[in-house]
Amino acid sequence: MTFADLGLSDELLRAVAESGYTEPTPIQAQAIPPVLMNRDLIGIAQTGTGKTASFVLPMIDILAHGRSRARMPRSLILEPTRELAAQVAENFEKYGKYHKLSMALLIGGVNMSDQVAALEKGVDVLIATPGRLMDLFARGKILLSGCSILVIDEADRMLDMGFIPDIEEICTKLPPNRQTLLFSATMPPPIKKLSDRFLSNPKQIEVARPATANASIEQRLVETSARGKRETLRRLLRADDMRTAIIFSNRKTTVRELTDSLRRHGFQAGQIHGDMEQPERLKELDRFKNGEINILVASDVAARGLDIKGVSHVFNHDVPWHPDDYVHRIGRTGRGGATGKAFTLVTPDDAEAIEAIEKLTGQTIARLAKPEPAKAEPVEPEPAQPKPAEERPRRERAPRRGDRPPAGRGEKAKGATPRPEPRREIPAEPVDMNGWNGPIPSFLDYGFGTRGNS
DNA sequence: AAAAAAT
Repeated sequence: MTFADLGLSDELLRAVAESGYTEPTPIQAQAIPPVLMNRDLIGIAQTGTGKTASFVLPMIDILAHGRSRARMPRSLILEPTRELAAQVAENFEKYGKYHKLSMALLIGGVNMSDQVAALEKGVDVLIATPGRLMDLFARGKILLSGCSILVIDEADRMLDMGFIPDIEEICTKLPPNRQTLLFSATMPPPIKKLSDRFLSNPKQIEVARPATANASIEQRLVETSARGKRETLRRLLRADDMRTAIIFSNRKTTVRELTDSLRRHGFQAGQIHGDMEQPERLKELDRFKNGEINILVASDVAARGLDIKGVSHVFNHDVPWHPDDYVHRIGRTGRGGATGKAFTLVTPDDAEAIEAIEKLTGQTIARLAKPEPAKAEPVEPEPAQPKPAEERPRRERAPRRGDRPPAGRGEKAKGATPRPEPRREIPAEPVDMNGWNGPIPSFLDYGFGTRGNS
């Protein structure tokens, strides 16, 4: 099976070949022919399966003929997050290099005037997040009556985010004889209802959920304490095979604090979360993609769909609230047949959440057990550091968002690792690594993060 | 419980 067998045009085949792809993925092989024949489609698949190209490629060929008119886009793609929308736009640019299709990216957080100007000129492909699309529609900047193709991507995520009413409203503004493609990793009842209402005689295709079936991701749970998390994480980050990592955390504040902490420890870390300005979000993502930084600390805004090559590791600083998110998060590694490692820091409080994850994926995740510490202090033995003249009182509780680090002090002053600390901006890394400072071959016999509530 | 998305 080659791309040429799917009925795509020569120009498109050339662009695909130049992108380095030779063989369609299962979803591409199944989806492209019916989409080219203008059929409605339900694709049960996640990103990482080549899903995006499965609609981008045939859309380019379908739209190759015909012309757009002002404010009347010829096709519309809905995405749940701004980054995903931007990523789809990149795909159109990559594969559409031999076509002269016009495109507009309508996302929030950026200036509207460029988007309005593009719409005025007329676009073939509109890629949007629902909020900004509705906004521009309400301002009379868009007419959807000429829109002959609609793609609803990541429908289940849209559902989670409360976008379904918006999607329904948008659907009613498109011509009824349009072609509709709906992609979703799962098919909960509201999504089924949506597709029954807005798709006609859809061809349904399904590909295996990559993360559950993906044997190329090596998963481990790492037992630690709430206080030991950062130190545990730093040790994992220093493994020999660690190249590029995304670290997920459940809270935006934690993302910020953790990024600062890692930077203080000399790591090249950036961050992405929903409280950042959009230009900053895209800039950080770029810095990560081009290798300026090799660690990206992220909220779940980056959990789904982001396709970044060569992410060797995913770390869950926190166990995600929802088990689905675990699958999505670890799916940022092991992409395109590469191998990846996914480490999840677990504390005793996480037992239930882990159980839910294991139930969902149907697999037990190996634990890196926390052995009984022979000696209470696993790392950075106290005598190694000259004792400061006066010692700060140790905090009893874990750090919270309200905590302010004393000026000029490192993260350790915040109470993450309560111990006497050396006076310097960037605290030294532990010298004694308990013999563990490399790849993680056996996952069996090391102990760390044992400080604290054990 | 969190995060995401329009301002």
